[in-house]
Amino acid sequence: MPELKIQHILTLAELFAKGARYNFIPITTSSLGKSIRKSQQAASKHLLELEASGYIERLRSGPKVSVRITTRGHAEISKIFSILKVSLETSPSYIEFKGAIISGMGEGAYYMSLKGYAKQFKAKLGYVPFPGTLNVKLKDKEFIEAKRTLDAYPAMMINGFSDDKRTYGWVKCYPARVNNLIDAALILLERTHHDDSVIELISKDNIKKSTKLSTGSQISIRVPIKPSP
Amino acid sequence: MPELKIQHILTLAELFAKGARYNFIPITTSSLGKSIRKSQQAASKHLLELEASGYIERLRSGPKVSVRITTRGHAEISKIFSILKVSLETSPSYIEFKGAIISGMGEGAYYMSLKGYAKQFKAKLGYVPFPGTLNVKLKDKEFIEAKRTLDAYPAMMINGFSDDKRTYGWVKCYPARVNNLIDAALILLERTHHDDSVIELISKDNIKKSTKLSTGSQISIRVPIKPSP
DNA sequence: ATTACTATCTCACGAGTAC
DNA sequence: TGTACTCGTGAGATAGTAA
Repeated sequence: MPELKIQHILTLAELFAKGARYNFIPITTSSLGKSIRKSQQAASKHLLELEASGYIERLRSGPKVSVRITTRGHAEISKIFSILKVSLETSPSYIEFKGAIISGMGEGAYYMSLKGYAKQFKAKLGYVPFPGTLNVKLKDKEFIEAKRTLDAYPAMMINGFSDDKRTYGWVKCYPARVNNLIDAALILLERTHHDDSVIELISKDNIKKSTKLSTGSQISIRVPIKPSP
Repeated sequence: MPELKIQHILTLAELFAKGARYNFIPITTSSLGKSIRKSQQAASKHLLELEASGYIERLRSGPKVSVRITTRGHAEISKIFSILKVSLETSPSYIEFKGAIISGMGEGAYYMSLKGYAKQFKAKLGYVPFPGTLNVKLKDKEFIEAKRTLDAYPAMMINGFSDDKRTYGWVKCYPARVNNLIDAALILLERTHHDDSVIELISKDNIKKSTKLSTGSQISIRVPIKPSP
């Protein structure tokens, strides 16, 4: 009982598409070859091998040949199909960051509680964040790369503003979950004093308190991603 | 822009299953090799080629290597997936017979209107069939083969019986549609005077009349099949 | 026109091994 | 441990051609 050869998948799928599951469908090796973008000879060989393995049956009526897929053939391609289905469907659709909490509640807290930001947070996030950002030092290179990737995804924009002293940059806001437990928002700032390896989080309440974590603790942050069509 | 090689499908699916769509996942070529039932070298080559084609990205952090699937990689495997999906889902699930109406309303009519049969038809089909069977001479070898295939599928059984003169065989009954228009039933008899190339149909009303067809007309009969799990 | 043989070529894979 | 090179083998594809 040989397994379905990987290169026969498209051939079998093509026969399926032509309706050959329950009925004998007339087909020539050259037309089949064109459909699978291979030569007539390759199509011929595919049919011979699929027949030898019991995945299809053929019937000659004089010059014409008809093909039908067997139950075994159906089972084999269904198997491949569900492997792909499971792979694609169970794939988590979030970007995850891992790192350690670092101190730095001071400065971020000041900016985030400015009226110009707070008003927008209330309007767009639905709450005024706890006055203070949670800063996380990313653990590995791949999380820094993930941050760049995230930057390319559409975000909720908090606009910059200015008072008579200075101007304040925009803030990109991504809904996130801390330790798969606490709802928060990962924020990317137009102007930050941190380097690439630090991310900042805001939340309704004090994250350190609600997670009972402190400076140095390892945490996970997940930002959900809508899978593209 | 090279197309995804067919033998890379399972490798890419495996990476997907490991969650490598949005996050860099640490992986070794030997473990990947085991997962795809190929050698470490083959896995290494797959990754190199997938990377060269822009379907995955790799990141080295010292000795460790992490892999992430790109949007392009996602698109490619989705393409393959939908080809299979469409092939499997649009596949019609009926066995079709084509042939010409032949005369022979006499004998079948007699048997089918016997009380022993008629009572069961009423109970199991919901109606007493028009007294007379429609006989169809199958056009090609594949339809005769299809008849054998149909015989292997479960059917509604009309039991045989006997009176004081003789015994009458069982009848297997398959719901069918004539010319995708009229509901009928294809019947397989334990004892028939026809050869393999003829099928018989019964219906509530006179099929010839309701289809406005006559002896010699080509017709199509479709018997729906439940796709196996 | 078909299908499928033989010969040839390419390339996928695995063994061995360098790093 | 890792990855990825070279090289040999054989499977898969095509060209040419027979039936």
